[in-house]
Amino acid sequence: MPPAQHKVTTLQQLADLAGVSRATASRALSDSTLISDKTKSKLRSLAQKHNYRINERARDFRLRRSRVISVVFMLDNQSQQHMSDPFFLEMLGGIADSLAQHDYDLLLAHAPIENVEHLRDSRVFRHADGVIFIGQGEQHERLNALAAQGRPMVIWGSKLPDKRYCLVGGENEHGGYLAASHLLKLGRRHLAFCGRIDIPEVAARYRGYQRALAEFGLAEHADRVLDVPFDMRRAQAAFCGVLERRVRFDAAVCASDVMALSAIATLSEAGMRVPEDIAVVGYDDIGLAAYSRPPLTSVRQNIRWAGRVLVESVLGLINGEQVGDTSLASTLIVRRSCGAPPAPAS
Amino acid sequence: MPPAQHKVTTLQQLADLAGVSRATASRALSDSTLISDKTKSKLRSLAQKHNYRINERARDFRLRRSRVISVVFMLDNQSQQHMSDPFFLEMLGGIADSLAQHDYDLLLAHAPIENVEHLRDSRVFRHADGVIFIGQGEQHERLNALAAQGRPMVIWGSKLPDKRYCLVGGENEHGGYLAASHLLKLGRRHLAFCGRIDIPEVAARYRGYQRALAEFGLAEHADRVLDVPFDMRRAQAAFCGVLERRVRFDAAVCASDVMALSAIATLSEAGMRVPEDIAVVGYDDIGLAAYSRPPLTSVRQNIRWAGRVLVESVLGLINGEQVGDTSLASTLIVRRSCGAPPAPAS
DNA sequence: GTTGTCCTTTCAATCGATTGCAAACTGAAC
DNA sequence: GTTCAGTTTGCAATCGATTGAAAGGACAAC
Repeated sequence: MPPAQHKVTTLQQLADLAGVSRATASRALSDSTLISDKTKSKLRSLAQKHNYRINERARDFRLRRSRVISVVFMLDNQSQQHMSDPFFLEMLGGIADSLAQHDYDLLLAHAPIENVEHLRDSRVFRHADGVIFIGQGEQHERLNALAAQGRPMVIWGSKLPDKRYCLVGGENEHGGYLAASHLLKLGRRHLAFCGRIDIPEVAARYRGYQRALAEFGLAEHADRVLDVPFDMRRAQAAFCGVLERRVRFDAAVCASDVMALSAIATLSEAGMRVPEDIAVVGYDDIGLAAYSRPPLTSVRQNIRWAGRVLVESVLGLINGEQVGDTSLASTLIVRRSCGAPPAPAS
Repeated sequence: MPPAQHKVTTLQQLADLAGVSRATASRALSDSTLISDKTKSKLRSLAQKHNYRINERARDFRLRRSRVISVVFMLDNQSQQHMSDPFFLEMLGGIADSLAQHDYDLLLAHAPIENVEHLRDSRVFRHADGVIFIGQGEQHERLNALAAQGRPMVIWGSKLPDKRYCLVGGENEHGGYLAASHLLKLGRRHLAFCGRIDIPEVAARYRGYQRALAEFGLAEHADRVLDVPFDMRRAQAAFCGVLERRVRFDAAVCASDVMALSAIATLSEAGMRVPEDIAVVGYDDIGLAAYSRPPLTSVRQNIRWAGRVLVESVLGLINGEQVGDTSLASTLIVRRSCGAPPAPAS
């Protein structure tokens, strides 16, 4: 018997080949109990032989689903810039891997979001079964409103009092505390904080930072809080400003590694020694943190695991399950930028 | 008249509301010349009023397209690691922006690819109208085979003699030449090259590097070629190895900034001064390059523009146009890691 | 009143699957 | 040979749109 002259592309063709109806073919391939084993194996081997692959888009259309999850990065309006933060890429990779394991596709939404509500009717929602937001930005209320409409969505961020969406986040308060108290334990007394407090995650880190200061009986110092979004250039500008104003500080806690690296460069450029004059701690422990000069001390979050939890949460919501919030541990990775002793030779 | 009790979600409902057939409604909304202006405006205002949005997935299904482009990162088998290279994120951002402008979605395929041919029947192809590959990896022949099957696909990479796919790439040979000749002009004579020559783009950079050496009448030195994939850890190991073997070199051209930053850290750790003892040049000019200590000299490619060209090329192929290859300029950004004088105060 | 032309609208098939319900078949018991 | 229960398969509607071909309507010319 010659192989099929024309490629078998539809279920109907396969059914004709087997001498059964389309319905039977459909059920056989999806292993329905309605179909006898004999028929099932006949159809399966035919499918194999003719290299038939089901048209998933047609099936998804019929089943009114897409098997697509959108991932939205909440960039602040001005700087799309910080999209280049390696943190995002690690997060994206973790999410992509987990989605692939569940046979879902990842749709990347990267346009800067002025107003999340515009998303409601956008492709981001229409083409996807669920949405993962990375960061809350300053759109907490709007996220609440979106979630209220019942769309499956999960947010990576920090817990806010009146939130009504499903949240996955790091222990930001604890992380901030770890960073600051480490510096304090090393004898630093004039800490600065760099990050935009309007962003909930950063706010939480700042609260941890404050708690550490309080434990050491230190007052905070408005001068030493640098309101900077996640952006290298603006971190640089902020540190230049602080130096110009001759604000006294001997250590800095930064809300991201990218800002910390920028800070280290800026401070060195200005003649400061890091960590001798000014110690710096970052956040995220991106790959490059270990390879900066000096190696960057940082608060690590398990980003790949975070990606997995985000995915499983949103899929849970899609399946109508009750899904609670998740908090992922943060740990301090001590390297020399904060004045720690050099690591033992590796 | 009360607003519609039930939300208008299908074209049929809208047509009923207007008292016309579904066909007329479809044509009216797509501005067909077959429909009178009166009918068009009636339907348009009704659609507006009831907030009807066409179901794009149904339309795409009917039209047998998806308006999705897959982006595949050609990671090498062992290290998914280097997915965290900021270069990728910038590329991804550029592609995402361009696709959004053309009303296409971006599907991210990130699983490591052992064999590109496995992709043929995978969701990467089935769910997308076209594919953009970032890097050729070591799969040139297989990419050729895929392209031969007539799928719209574009590769970011380097031109190979027998390639039959559509290619967009940087001037890698020229970039390698720029990097090496700059170091040579500064008086360095013992250059090393760090990168995996099996990767076509790196090979081209290496050819440029060789050409520069030749122009200065210098022989290449097998000892000083470090075969390292895009990976920080392995770059570190390679430089440690070279130092241990006491290979003499006073400058290094690296195939990526991430590797260069890793090299600088490793060399400093070993007591070398950068750039005094060993000058380093990177590739890509990632954001962090300017903020390393010392600031990293690098070869810049306009990644965002590259993203745009990739998108327009693949969309061109989808529309059946003839699409040629594109080459994007490379320029050297001189900073202090190669021993250049400090930049004027900014 | 016909006929013909032109402009507009509708009919119905189609894309490739899933699934409730009805129909057909099988085999055993009476 | 019926009848009935249980198993297997088929019919046809459905998801929400597009589009070629045919039909309908308006109007002018004869």
